[in-house]
This record gives sequence, C-alpha cells and structure tokens, in this order.
Amino acid sequence: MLTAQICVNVKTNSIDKTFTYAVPERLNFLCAGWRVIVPFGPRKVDGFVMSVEELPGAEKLFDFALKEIFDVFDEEPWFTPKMMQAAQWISDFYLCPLSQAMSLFMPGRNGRKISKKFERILKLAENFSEEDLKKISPRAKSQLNLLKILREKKEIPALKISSQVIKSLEKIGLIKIEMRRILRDSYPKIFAAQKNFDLTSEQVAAVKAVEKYLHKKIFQGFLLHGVTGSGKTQVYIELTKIVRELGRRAIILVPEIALTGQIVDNFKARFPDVAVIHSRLSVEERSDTFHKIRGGEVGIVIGARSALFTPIENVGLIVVDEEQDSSYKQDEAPRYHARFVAEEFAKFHNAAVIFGSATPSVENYYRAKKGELIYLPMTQRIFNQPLPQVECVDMRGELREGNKTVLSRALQNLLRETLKNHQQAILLLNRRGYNTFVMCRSCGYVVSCRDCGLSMTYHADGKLRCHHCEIETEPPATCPKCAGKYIKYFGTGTQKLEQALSEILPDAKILRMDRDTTNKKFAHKKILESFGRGEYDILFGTQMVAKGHDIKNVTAVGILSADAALNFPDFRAAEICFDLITQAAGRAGRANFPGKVIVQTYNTEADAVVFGCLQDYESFAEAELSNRKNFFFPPYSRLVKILFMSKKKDVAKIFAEEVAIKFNSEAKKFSDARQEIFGPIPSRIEKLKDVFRFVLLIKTSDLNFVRKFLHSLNLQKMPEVQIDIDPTVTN
DNA sequence: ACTAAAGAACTC
DNA sequence: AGTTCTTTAGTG
Repeated sequence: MLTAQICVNVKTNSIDKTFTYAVPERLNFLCAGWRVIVPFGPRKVDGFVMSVEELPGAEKLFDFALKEIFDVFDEEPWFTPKMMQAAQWISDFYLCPLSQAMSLFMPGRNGRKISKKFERILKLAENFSEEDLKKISPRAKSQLNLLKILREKKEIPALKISSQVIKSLEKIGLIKIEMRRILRDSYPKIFAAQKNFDLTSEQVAAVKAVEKYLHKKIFQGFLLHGVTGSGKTQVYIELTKIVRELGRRAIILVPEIALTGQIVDNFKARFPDVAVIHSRLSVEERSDTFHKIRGGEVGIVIGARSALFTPIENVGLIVVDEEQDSSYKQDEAPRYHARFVAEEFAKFHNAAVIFGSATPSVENYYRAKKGELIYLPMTQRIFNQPLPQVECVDMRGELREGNKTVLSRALQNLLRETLKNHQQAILLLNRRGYNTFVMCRSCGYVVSCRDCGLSMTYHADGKLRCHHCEIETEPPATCPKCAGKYIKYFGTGTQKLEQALSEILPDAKILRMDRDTTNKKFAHKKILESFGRGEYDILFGTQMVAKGHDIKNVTAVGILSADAALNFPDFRAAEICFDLITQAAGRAGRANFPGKVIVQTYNTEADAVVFGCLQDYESFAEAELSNRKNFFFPPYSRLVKILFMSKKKDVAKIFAEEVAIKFNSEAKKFSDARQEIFGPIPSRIEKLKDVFRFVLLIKTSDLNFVRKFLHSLNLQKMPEVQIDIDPTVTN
C-alpha cells in the first residue's frame, strides 16, 4: 500500500508528530513537499506530505484503519527539499511544532486557496503558414488584421480583441489560446540608470575578502562593520553581481521593508530579477512572488525576515543588513531570530552570510574578534565626508535654568540656524502620542491598560491608547481610584512635539513621521520622498526617522531623549541607546555640509551616551562586553525565556517554581556547563486578558542541555507555556 | 445515586 | 484546535 507521512497543520502545540495516511490511486504522483487535505478526527484539515513510501501490508501494521488523503492543494509540490530541511531545523532548534515551522514557508498561515488571476494570450498556431492567410475571406478584415499583428508580435493579450474574431480563427485552427498567470507586483520597475561610483579602497577590500569564499562555494560568515555613509549597500551590490555571475542567487534581508526603500530601489535599478517580500504584501501578491521564485525567474530576494522563507534554490549569498536590529526577532511563535536562521540557512546552501551594520550587535562583534566571523571594517565615509559633530546637552541643567520645553536652547538655536541656511533638520523623539502617561495628582494612580497593565498614552484625538495592544479608552474625568479631580497629563510624545515646534518655530514647515502617520502602504516612502524634495524643513518622529535614508540637505539632527531607551529594564538597553544615537547622527551632513548633532539627555555619564556622542563604537563595545561578562549575559551566555500562563496566579507561579527546582537539580547532575536560572518573576505584562504570566530566565553556556531538558518535560507541547530561545526581551 | 462541570486524551 | 472520553465535584 502506498502511504504518506503527513504533518497536519492544526494550530496547537500538543501535536508534534506526523500521521500515516493511505495514498489513493488517483493521487499516486504525490511526493514530499505537496500540500494536501486530509481527514483528521471528525474534520478536514490541511497537511504537508513529509515523505511517501510503499508499505507492504500496511493494513496489518496498524491497529486502526488508515485514512486516505482527500485531495491536493496545488498543482505542484509547494515545499522544496531545502525548505523542508530548513523547517525541520527551525522546529528542532526553537522547540516549535513542525507544522508551525512549515507555515513560515507559505504566503498565508494556512493553505487557503489563493485567488490566481489569469489572462488569455493569443498566439499563431504552430503549423501556421503564409498560405493560410488566403483561406480567410478578404471581407474578414479584423481576422486578417489580427493574424498580421500576431505575425509581428508573436503574441498579444486576448482582452482587446473581439471574441467573435478569436472564436472563428480558433475554429479553423490558425491561432491558439494560452492561459497565463498574471503575477501581481506592487513594486514598480525602476529603469533609472544608477551611477556607478568608484569603490573606496575599503569597499574593494571587503568585496575581495568575500569574493574568495563565493568562488569556493563554502560557508563563511562575515561582519561588515561600516560607519554610516561608508557605502555598505554598494558592497552588497558588488557581491550580488559576483554571485549572479557564478549562477547562484542572493537573499538580502533588511529590518523593515518600509524603512529601507532605498536599498530596494538600488537593487532594482541594477538587477532585472529582484523580488521583494515583506509582511505588508497581500497574501495574493506574496503567493505570486513565490510562484516567480519557484519558476527560477528571480535571482535576488530582498525583504524583511520572512524573505528567508521562499522556494529560492542555489543560494550563494545571504546579507543581513542592520544586523543589530531587533525586528529580526519574531515575537510570536515560532520565535525565531532571522539573524541566526540566516546563518544556518547559509550553511545549508554552502553560502556566505554577511552581517552588515554601523553598530554591530555586541554578540557578532565578539564573534568577529574571536575570528569566528571574518571582520570587514569600513571606517571612511564615501567622498571622505567628515562624521558629524555631536554635542551632548544635559537636560537637568536646562530645567534648572528655567527652560521647561522639550527643546534645549542649544537645539533651538541649531534649528533656527539650519532654517536660515535653507537646510533641513531631523528630530527624533522615541515616543508617539501626545502625552506619554496620565496620572492622578492626589493618589498617584496612573491610567493603565485593562488587558496588559502598561500605562496608556494620551493622543491628540482625545483618546487614551495602549501602545501594546492598541486598545482605546476615553480619558477619565475623575480618578477611578480616589475620585479626585486633579488628573494630569505627563510626558511628551511626537504629537506634543509637533505643537511645541509650531510655537517655537512658527515659520518652519514641519512633518511628523511615526506609526500613526505611516499606517498606509508606502506612507513611509511618500513622507521621506516629500522631505527629500525639500517640501519641509524639519522631519520629526520616532526611531523610524533615523533609519535607512540618505537626504542630502540634512545638516542638523536632534535626539530629544537619548536615554529613554536606557530606562528599559533590559540587558540590551545600552546597546539600543548607542545604536539610536549613532543611527540618528548618521543622518546628518551626508553631502557637502558638515553635520551637527545635539543629543539631549538626563544621563550624561552613561557609557552609551558618552561613547555615542564620541561616535566611538569600539570603546562602547568593550565597555559593554565587560558588563555582559560580569553578569553572564550574551555573548558569554545564551538565554532561554520560559513564560508560564494561567488564569490562577498560583498555578502559573507554582508550576514555574517546580520547573526551576527541577532544572537546578538536573543541571547539577548532568551538565558541567555554567548555567543560572532566575525566577519565577511576574512578566513585564503581568496579566494579559485575565491570564497571569510568570517568567523563568535561563542563562546557559550549554544551550543543547537546556533544550533537551525542556523537551524532556514536554514543555513545548503545553499551551500554557511559551518557550523563547534567544529572546530579545527578557521579562 | 445521579448530573454537571472540569480535565485528559486523542486525532493516522 | 476541536471533539470525545474520563474523572471529579456538587446536589439532595
């Protein structure tokens, strides 16, 4: 009997095995990779064929009757062997069900039918000859006309041709009709020729270093550490050219596609076969892109982290641009880190992986120092532009001297001067909304979200909004706790900054960019283009103003609250703060004018601020590494976060305590490696929709041991437990 | 003794 | 996840 191992796509953790199904005769062509529909219990679900084998006497091997596969989903296998290998690896490493890992490789979460658009194409019949023209009555002018056009153009869409004409010509066998799939692509083709500048010697060196490995077709990781404006993109392009000439393909990962329009444009302008993949594409667009990739028409895939999960074959190069960016981590299951997965995939493909950044993650910097990654430094900006001059302003001093606004006097002066010189400025304030929290002056009550307990932000439309779950409420007129009337609004968000700017600089044309103004597709691009054309003087907003664009006339940058990032209770806070300062500062003075940057802070002594203002990555990284070493944080350890949930507070906590005790005793018995377990502690979001949440955090130098331990307790199968390997948020 | 509700087991 | 089977708690 022909049987198949099927991974059923049901949304649950408790199933992590395949099921054996009988393959009916009419589906005897099935092989690994097909998506199918199978009966499962009382219902029908979609599933993935993991393997097909002839099992003689299968009827007797099981003490139940095998069910038959019901139907197929597509016209061809959906998963390539590489995709299945990769999914299996993700499932094993991140302790998630295989079905969940497989679902990453589909345009939508489940295999629902996706509408495909077809058009009818007219062609001349193969045996068409000049003689055939005479067969047609001279009165049938439209028919003759069509044949003549087809003789010239070989094919045309049927849409504009009268159906009667097509019918009669097809009837006598002079033309044929083909169906062709229309592939939707919302990215316009770019034809503008890009100037090719001569590479700097550092760029040449970087390209040469990688090129050796590209030719050898073996795995190797690289850290391309280039200051902002050093031309990392050009290095990616040169390497992609080499890989394409070798007949292999490239994957270029960028943090969030909306913020990185320029990299897409640069690639599209130079290569004819670029596909763009990211989460804002519709399922249909993505499905069409998959189809193109599967057909081998695509040489380069650019996109956010999900661009790793396409049917691309024969990959020679994977680039992870801005590798330190936290958006590479998926914060829902499967909780993979695209930076790590990219490296693993590069191993599968015998490809080179390039991590690029102006401020590398200290993890990768450490690996580069050890020689695990080949270090490619680029310290010079192209055209030898000087790095901008950075000044640090202590906001405690401003307050003492009577300036209560969000803009220090130094920054106000810089903005005035910039406007006077007809140059542009960028201001970064990493909080959206109007006021960042609402508090009762009498009892200190802070209005917080009913579901997740985080403080609510007041928005200019008069609503309070939770920035975690986006729930909306009306602001209370009196305190819900003590009924007091003195409800006050504190903290400045981008909306309030907008008002402050228009008061301080009434003549300036200002443009806000944050999540609230960039909801629509391509809104980022439109805002940046408009600013780039000089239609505004000041662009201000959240961190998205600091990323991935290059606007020539920007000479001033203000970072309004550099240490807001520092106050997050997270071991990466300093790194994020340093990164933010460097990114923002890098926007200034990229063309002919030297830039000036003002960093406002309440914490002038912090390493991240001090070295950030000095633009001294090495010193910062060394200081940070020594901190990480002291506290046994990555790269000196790896982290595993386990979240326990329950409607009853004690149940979650007690279970977590039991796991912690068990871990300690098992670790003592079976592992010599250094490991520490913390908790249970209440999660940052202590209670979400009536469910209590407790966290255990494991620091380990033996990740395999921890994974085996969790597996032995079957924690990955429990719906009330979430496992996060290499978490970015530890609470 | 009986019933309703909560938990556990199972899905080829 | 959704369904069914099993155990437990609640009722008079």
